[in-house]
Amino acid sequence: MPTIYDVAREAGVSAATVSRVLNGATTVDPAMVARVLTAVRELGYRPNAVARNLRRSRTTLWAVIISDIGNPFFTAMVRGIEDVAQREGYSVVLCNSDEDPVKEETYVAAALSEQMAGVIISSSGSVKAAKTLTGSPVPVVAVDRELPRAVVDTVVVDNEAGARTATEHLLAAGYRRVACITGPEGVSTADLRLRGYTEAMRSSAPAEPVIVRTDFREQGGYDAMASLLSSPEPPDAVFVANNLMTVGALRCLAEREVAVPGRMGLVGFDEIPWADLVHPSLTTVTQPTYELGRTAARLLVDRIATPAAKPARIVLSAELHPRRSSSR
Amino acid sequence: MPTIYDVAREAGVSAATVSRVLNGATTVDPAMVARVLTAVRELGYRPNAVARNLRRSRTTLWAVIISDIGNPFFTAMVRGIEDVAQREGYSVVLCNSDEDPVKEETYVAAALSEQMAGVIISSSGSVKAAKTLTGSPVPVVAVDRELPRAVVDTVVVDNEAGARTATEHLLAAGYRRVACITGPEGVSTADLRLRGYTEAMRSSAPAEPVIVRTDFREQGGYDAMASLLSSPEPPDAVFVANNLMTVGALRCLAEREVAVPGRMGLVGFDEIPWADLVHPSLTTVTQPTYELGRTAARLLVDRIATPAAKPARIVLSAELHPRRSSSR
DNA sequence: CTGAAAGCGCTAACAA
DNA sequence: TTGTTAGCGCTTTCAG
Repeated sequence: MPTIYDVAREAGVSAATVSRVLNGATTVDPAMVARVLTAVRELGYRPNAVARNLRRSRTTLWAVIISDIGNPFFTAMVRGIEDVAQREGYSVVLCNSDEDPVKEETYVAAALSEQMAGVIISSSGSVKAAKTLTGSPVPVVAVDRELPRAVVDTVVVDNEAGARTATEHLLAAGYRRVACITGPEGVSTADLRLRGYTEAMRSSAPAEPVIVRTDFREQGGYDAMASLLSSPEPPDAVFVANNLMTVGALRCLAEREVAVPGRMGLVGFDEIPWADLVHPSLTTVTQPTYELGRTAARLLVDRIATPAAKPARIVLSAELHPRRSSSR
Repeated sequence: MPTIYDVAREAGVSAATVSRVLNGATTVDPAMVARVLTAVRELGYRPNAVARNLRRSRTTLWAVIISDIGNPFFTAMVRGIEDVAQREGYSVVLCNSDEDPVKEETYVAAALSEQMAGVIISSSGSVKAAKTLTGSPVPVVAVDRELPRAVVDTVVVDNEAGARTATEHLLAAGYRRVACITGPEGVSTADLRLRGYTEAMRSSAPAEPVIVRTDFREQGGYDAMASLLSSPEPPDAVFVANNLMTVGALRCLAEREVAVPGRMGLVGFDEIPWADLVHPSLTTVTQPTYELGRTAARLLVDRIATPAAKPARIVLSAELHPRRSSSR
């Protein structure tokens, strides 16, 4: 691979001039610019970004740490991040922590080592990872999930309100024994959606809350629904706190031929791809997913520009989309 | 941020010794190892990977260039890649070209500039990007889609056979006017799946092939199906060459209340998440998606180890999963 | 087993 | 406007 010195020699100028040309300095003689560009083309020169990053002591990479790359919610969010990143000249390194705090810590360490320009994280709950981030000078934005015990730029949806609305919707439809399947303790979305459910139940429900905690995966939702069905007094409706678990729950009901919405009402949080094409179509609490990502990215851009600014906190709203699965 | 010299001073040793300790050299006095590790902890030292990469003139990053991060097929494949990468000590930089050759070229250029250790690419068809890659010393593996006009390590499924099987399946079920919706010209999966369809039609079909080309997106499938439906003699079945387009086609049929499989049979290539839960359940040609990624990653590991080896070509097989949408 | 010193490729003061 | 020079932080010979 040719270096900047090879180009300089070929063009008969100094390395500094080549650097200037390549970085768009306006203070270069047009004749030299032409010579340099010719040399670059002839040698097939490609600047070494590693060297540049070291010299400038900054990179143009963002680490985006999400907890499940297989979840369309996260990929949609990443698209929002990417679009902003690209426009601002950054590249996105996507890190999939797989809901594993240890993997999350590893990725955080790598992001710092690699001198990433910023980190956008949807925490899988590791306090250690959060501490490492806040203890470093790297700009951080929490998205979708709060960063545990940390005050950083944050963009989330109003999980509590969304969950409350979903639960009230089921109660209003005439369901009485409404249960909740939610995610792991310590993950803010799991906890807040559970809280929204509990509030709705406390204030107006004819039955006690029934709660099952599991992971945020499809299999988790399946298992949770199975255990609810085998309980002495099964619920007649379930609010499920994320998309993949909702699909798992639906699959469980389909296999056991439990009529939805007849014998069991179902509402899920998060949009589900082709929720309208599954049978029955799924009532969901939809988030502005792409917007979530875009907003987070913008906060990161701002944070990089003004590191000392007061951390922002943006709450977007979630919206109920009633479909068949909850209409008694 | 403390540097290796700060640690050296704190521990009363040289920077070289710190480096040795941190890189696991066995030729260091245990007493010094202890002093160094203490100093590292006290200062919260974190090695600067950019400097290390420059010095070693290599990185531990892989660029994985895919054409649609919103397509669950690709994310499943990426998981396979990631799992191998992580085990081998690499991190994955996911690049989403969005089926845009220009974006693809940009990412390829970035991967080379950043001195990535390797590239795994599912080409969106850019010959220029392919040329740039093969003209550089970076190890490259093509996955899912061939790299145009290039001989590199490749892992694909048998697209032609899969498409032929799918088409024959529709014909055997009694459909007669079978059409095909496929992707952009120049993308190997689009072209090969089309060829498989055409072969099946030529050899045994009672009607002429009908072909619609569009992009590989959901909307493309929707539009293609709409145009087929409005033609003078609409088909009675369609083979759709990828998952998202299949969903789009199904949505179009659902909106227009065309009975599937009664008035229209449907088979899609690629697995579709919860294909069994949509209505009607979708017949698909399923690929070993995760395996595809894992295999590609292994090829890359081998290629990095022995750059001069003869390029490998691995063809996995795709399998028909008959469900409701094709059963007349 | 340890340290001194060179240099990876680039950019940014500073001189000219 | 251009060139010279000094590092960015690390690893790796080469001496000792």
